[in-house]
Amino acid sequence: MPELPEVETVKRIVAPQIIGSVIQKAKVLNGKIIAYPAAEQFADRLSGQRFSGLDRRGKFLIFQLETGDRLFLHLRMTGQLLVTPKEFPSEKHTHLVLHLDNGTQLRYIDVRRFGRFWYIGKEESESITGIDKLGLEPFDEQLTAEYLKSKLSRKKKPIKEMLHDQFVVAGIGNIYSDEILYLCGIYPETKCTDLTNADWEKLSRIIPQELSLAIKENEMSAEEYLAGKGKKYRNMPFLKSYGHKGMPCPICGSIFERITVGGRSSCYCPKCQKASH
DNA sequence: CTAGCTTCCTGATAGC
DNA sequence: TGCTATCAGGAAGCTA
Repeated sequence: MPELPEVETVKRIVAPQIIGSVIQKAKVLNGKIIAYPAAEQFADRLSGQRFSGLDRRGKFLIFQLETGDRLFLHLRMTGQLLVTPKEFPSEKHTHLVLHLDNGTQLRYIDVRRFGRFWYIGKEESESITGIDKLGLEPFDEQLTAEYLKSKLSRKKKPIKEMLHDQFVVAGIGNIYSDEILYLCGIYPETKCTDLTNADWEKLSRIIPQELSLAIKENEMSAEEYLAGKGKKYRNMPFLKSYGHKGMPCPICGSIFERITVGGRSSCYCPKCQKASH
């Protein structure tokens, strides 16, 4: 559920609250969410480290540590990251707590436990995380119609599915693929081989436009974020198509329909997003 | 190489 | 009211 804009929101809210502080103690409450190394070493290696930065790549968060080591996190479906006061009530499904020297705690909460942490030492390869295989950031100037065509135009799969391919463009999930295709007027099941030059052009323009709009719409203070317990960083009201089955299209008034594409539910406007070819 | 299926998990909701 | 079935969907792993 957190896709690129939501991960960016988490980054922007958490970064100023943790950068410069030292992890006094790392408590792994559920080793399942630690992908690398083993949970015990993970906690040992984190203890005493100072945060020097926080970056995002695709849907990954990358905590930079002063020693050059890095902590990678992928929230997957239901991961939440909170900076809380010491005494803040503990959420169910809290799996990792980092006690910081500024008196706060960095907590990881994840109902479905799909999220994963990796601790990668300075001399170790980040390929353990798979992050090195990611495609372009949506805001990369190399993301052009030509780039998308070169990667996708020979694929027979529906464009909706390919927008989820993190090795082409990193950061798009089911919510924003619906939004992007709606704004482009492209029917989600359209095979990549059937897309026109105009379609690729629109996609290359709308992808960065929609994701940066979403980042803007998601903007909130650290207080608001904590009050919503990190769950409400996804501000649904600005979405135009995702989850709008049975509701009228804001452009033409037709009723949004729902189909399944590649195992993912997809909402689309039957008039604005005609099966074009 | 790819297509298609399953797995991981819990909670919300739909249907009976 | 209370039960069971289905759905939510990111990404990897598996088979054919």
